[in-house]
Amino acid sequence: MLHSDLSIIARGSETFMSRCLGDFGITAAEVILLIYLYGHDNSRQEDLAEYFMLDKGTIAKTLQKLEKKEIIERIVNKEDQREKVSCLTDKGYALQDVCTDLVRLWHETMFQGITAEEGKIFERTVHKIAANVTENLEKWEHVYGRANAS
Amino acid sequence: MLHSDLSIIARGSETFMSRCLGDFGITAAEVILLIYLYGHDNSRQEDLAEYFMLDKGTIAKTLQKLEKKEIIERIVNKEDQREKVSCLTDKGYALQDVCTDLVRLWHETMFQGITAEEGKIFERTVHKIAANVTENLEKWEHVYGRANAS
DNA sequence: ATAAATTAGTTGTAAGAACAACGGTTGCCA
DNA sequence: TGGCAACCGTTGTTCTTACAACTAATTTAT
Repeated sequence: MLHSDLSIIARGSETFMSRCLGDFGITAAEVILLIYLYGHDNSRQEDLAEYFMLDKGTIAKTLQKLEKKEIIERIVNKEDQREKVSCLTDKGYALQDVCTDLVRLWHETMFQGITAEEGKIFERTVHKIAANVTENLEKWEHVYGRANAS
Repeated sequence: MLHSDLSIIARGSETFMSRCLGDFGITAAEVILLIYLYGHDNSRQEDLAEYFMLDKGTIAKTLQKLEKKEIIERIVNKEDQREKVSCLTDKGYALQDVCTDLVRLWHETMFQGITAEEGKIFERTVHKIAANVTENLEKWEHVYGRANAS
């Protein structure tokens, strides 16, 4: 069944990260943001939330944990004091090799016995579907709002 | 990025179900088990856990909630008193049309602008990847066990 | 220029899930 | 037959997340 397969893959990724990271003092949710920051240092929380389609509260809490562990710093933007940007510390950069290695290992795990061609098509389709889901999220919000108003 | 796309789809499905089901008194996690039971009434909890690759404790708690709502009954197997099978009640069957409709709607949402051919290939690849993940879960457990033992 | 609306981030609450320790059954086997 | 291992389900804890209500800062409109 499609739903359970997708769910198994998504949860499997979390379990994989969680088990492999046990010794490094960071969790699965944290490492996902961390890896993004390696390519997009100084991101705003709102932008992180939009990229991952995660609730902004969820982003806030995960970044707080990374800050407490001194893996990132969060700095208020002087030009717009509503904003905070997250910056990697030396301790954060020290984890980069471990994190990218884990991502590589996870991809190898997923794509065992799958041709490069098949993988390419898969990634493209996944991206299209994620876009469909993202667009429609707003429609469900409207449904939800109406149900609440009545 | 592949990881975030898969995560967006999986979480999107949960959000979709949750928002649409608000009025029916059942939650996203519950409806997934419910739909499976329509095709596999009288399932053992262990079998549900294996099918969905969910922790048996998670299955136990979700079934308890469905039982409390009188959507299923859980009956101890007289031949093996360790086992409980979950059976749909009339109230459970009354929700079948709503549930299957929601699944259809979700599939339509995901596959907008995606050809039948592309969808078939996608589902096949997702299934292969889920199988890869499932197989490798055991390996990570061993890694985990060794790390703990040392 | 001030009031209203929008935007960014925070926090409390609740659902979903993994993990680990536990208790009762059953099966095995010595 | 008696003990031990394997199996099935339960429960407490923790992590991840969505949602909603909130504060503070900025922008827009009158």
